[in-house]
Amino acid sequence: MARAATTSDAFNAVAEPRRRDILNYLAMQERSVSEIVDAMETEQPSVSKHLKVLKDVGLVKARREGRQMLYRVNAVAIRPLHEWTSTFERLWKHQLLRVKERAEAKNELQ
Amino acid sequence: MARAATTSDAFNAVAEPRRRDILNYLAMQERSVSEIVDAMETEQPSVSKHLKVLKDVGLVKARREGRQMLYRVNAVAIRPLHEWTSTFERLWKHQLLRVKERAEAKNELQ
DNA sequence: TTGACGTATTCCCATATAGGAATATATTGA
DNA sequence: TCAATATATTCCTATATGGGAATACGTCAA
Repeated sequence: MARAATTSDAFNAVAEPRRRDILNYLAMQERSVSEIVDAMETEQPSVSKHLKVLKDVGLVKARREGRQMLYRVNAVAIRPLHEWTSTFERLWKHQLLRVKERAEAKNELQ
Repeated sequence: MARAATTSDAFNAVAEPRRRDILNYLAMQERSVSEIVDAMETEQPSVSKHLKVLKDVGLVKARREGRQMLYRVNAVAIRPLHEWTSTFERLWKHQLLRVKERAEAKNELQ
């Protein structure tokens, strides 16, 4: 078996750095493909392919306006990722607290 | 160019569902490889390979105890994912609010 | 030292990219 | 209808899987 398709879910889709770049850019506001191409350092076909992956997993929505296609983030699709990472929040806070405690204990010895 | 290596960063590492399963399981407590194998429905070599990927990107730490290797989550490595998703939180809250408003407006018409 | 247990690694293969190049499709204005 | 603009798709290739099977490695008990 090979690796899961990039379109299998949002986790796979955002694994690609350029797709995260696109989402970051669209977080500001809706943009046309050519605006995205100008903002990224990527060829237009490549951007269109990334947009297709993002659209397939529901991370972006698109609408046509004349000759242009305007893409926007569908933020609720990012929520599952946020919630999954949140289940570890307690753990890293605990971890960071212990680091801090060790640092303070070390200071008191001086 | 092919897809980025699963070991290139935490985003790529957690794209694989089985690796998220392993992290979820380890969130409870430190576990040996055979405990993980029993908990998952996966062959031992497969689990070991997933653990290697997780270890390479720093998502887990391991220590030997006799013949066993005990793995635990390194939660701080998940934090960057949490922070990236957080940048979209404002957007999906706004989105959900509008959904709610539309539903209420619809109710008032009845 | 040897055998057994627990884990890691290697080899194999089917599969899915991501980017580059070329081309197709859709829409508009003249 | 035709040319120009904006985007999408197809074809190609090098590369990196994930799982199965087999095997190697590390540690302990006798």
